[in-house]
Amino acid sequence: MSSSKNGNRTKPSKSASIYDVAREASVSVFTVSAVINGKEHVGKKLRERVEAAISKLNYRPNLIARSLAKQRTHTIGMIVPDIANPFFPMVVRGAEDAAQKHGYNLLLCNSDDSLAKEEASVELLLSKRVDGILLTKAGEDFRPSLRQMIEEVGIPFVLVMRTYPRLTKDAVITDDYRGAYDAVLHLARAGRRRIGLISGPLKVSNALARWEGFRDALKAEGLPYSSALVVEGDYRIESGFRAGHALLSHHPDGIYVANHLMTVGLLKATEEIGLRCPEDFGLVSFDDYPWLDVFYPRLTTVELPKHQLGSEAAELLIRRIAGDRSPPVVKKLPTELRIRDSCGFALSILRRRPKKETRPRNPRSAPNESSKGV
Amino acid sequence: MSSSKNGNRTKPSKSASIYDVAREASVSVFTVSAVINGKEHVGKKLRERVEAAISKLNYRPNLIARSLAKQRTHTIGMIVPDIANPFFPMVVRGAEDAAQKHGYNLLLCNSDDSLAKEEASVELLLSKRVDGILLTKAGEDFRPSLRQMIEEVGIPFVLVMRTYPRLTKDAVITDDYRGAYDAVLHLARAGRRRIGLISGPLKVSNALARWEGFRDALKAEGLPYSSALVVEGDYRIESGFRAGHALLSHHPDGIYVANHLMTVGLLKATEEIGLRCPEDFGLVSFDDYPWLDVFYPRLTTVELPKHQLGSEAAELLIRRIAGDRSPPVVKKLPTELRIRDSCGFALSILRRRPKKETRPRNPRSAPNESSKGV
DNA sequence: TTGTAGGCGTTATCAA
DNA sequence: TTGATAACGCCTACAA
Repeated sequence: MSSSKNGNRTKPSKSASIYDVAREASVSVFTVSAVINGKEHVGKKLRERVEAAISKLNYRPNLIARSLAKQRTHTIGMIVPDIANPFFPMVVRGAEDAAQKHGYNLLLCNSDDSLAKEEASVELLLSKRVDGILLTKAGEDFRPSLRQMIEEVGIPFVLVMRTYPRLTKDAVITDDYRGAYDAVLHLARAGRRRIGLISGPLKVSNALARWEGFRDALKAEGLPYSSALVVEGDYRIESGFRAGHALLSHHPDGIYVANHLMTVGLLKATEEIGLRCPEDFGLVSFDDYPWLDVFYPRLTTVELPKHQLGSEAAELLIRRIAGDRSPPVVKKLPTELRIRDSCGFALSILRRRPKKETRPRNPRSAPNESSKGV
Repeated sequence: MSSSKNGNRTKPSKSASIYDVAREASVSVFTVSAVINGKEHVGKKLRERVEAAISKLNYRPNLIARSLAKQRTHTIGMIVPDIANPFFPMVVRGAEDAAQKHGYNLLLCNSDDSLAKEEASVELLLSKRVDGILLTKAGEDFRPSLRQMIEEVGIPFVLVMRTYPRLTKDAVITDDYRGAYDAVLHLARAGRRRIGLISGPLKVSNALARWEGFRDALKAEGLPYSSALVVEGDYRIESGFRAGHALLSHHPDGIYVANHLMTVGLLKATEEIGLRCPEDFGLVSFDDYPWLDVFYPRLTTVELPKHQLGSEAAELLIRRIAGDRSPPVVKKLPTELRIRDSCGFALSILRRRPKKETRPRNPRSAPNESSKGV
């Protein structure tokens, strides 16, 4: 009954339970439990007997049962619009790293920016009794139904990237206003006068902030704001493409795009039209990626600290789970302007004293470290 | 005791259980359970009473308890080397879509290609009693310890992207041999004679297959295989950079790179050296991304069906979970050569009859649909 | 220091 | 059609 690896059944039908271990070691379940959880007050002899039994039976604690008993799953739910949007993987990675560090796991959901899907996901996560939720809110509004769910359940939520007016909740976001301001300022300093904006959906907090930064930077530089030069997209490639066509018919000489995917769409549009960057228009985009500095046009971008975004959000969430009851905080992470060539800054200098080649060789040296293998 | 939303406690300390509902509706828990699970044999009156009680108490079934009782969590674990590697998000998305469709959730882990982390993750997932695991195996070997764990636990595993010799397990992979073969053939047809390879770690199945495809395509085209022109990397940017320098000292006129990240590294190296693509060397790379056709050099790539990879793997896994006991299958998904400009194919034609401009305007029209907003 | 018994929220078995 | 009641595997007062 105990010689072969799995008793006498061919299939290891049931994995050993704490009772099996207790029986094997001739102790009570209490002792086994104490050993498993590293309590100190267990006699050496018993401890050894238990450990022997554990490894003999190949015992593995059932965390589901533990969760039920302790009312804690050590799992956190994370809802993002779409993990395939290159912006999110690093955010998720940051969250996973932090979670991992504290013994938590990540249950990942995609909302596709749909309120219905999002609500279904939250509902499911709550039913699965996750200890907390990391949420990049979908869509444009915060339905009362969701709001109420969040209010009523006891578990903490931390908003990621997007906040909502009149919602006093923990959130970790980026300094979008400042990022956009810097971007547009740079464009202006590069000599661009008719600066256009391809914006995200203005009902989303970060899109609004980026728009405000755009507006204020224009004002600061004494440039006119023309609504014809502002086109609203939805952060996807296709919308950047359409917005590009709409915008370019008004002949901007500088464009600030509120995220990377729309920049890709814009470039498809400019290619169709036959416009070159930065010769025909300056471009600054949001979101930076390690591969952007080996491709042309060399995009000048505003980098958002994606990994940190995820990890800080997770850390905060875990603190809340641990019982931190201090008032809600909104943590705003700094952005960083990464100047390359697409803004035409170098170009603008060359125009004043034309000396060197048009497209300067980039003397950047060591490659960034990045992600791991396929 | 029942008028205000949450009884009389300020904190909704305990969410309602099935017992509370039963009491509220004056029925037994059995009846409540039956209603929740949509059983038919419940009288209309009772059913209505139960439903009323459920919505009144804001009852939400505890899936942890259900999992414990049913020995099924409806959760599947997914282990990838690194979600921040742009290859994986779409694979994960595919898996999540399929999982979602069947009522499963995804518990995501990153192994960083470390055997230790991987084993820890598997261990944890097993303890959390996931119903199955989707595994992109880390590192280069399959330790006996892991092998044994997989063998002994009852739950199904499906390997993703990488298989292992002498391991008869379900797997969903891509036709790497064919993809590499096509890539190199194309390079040869474009007139390249000294074709180099930047390979993944040859102990990983897909890297080996890609190497074999490379070798055989050279042979088929009557080109010599020179080990000086084969450099092994680890699928990361940095290794592509180093491999690039090593390779370029031998002056290849064509290079096939086994994944995108290493291509990025290679391009950093060529930039340092001052080599241009495709003028100075032809390039074909693995992995395609929607943004690759708006940047220069326009990479000719071998696209791998990432989403399908994930969804098919998940579907297979779920079939196994449902009890499918048929023999293990290895599903090999077709790849697709996407010809752009980096191979210098157009260039090679131009060389024969020099007529049009060097860098042809790309007449591609509608942009691909892609990921969703930030 | 160790053991016993009850509870966590469901499902499932067997009577009624 | 319903209702008690026993699993499910673990934790944890409370007792010994």
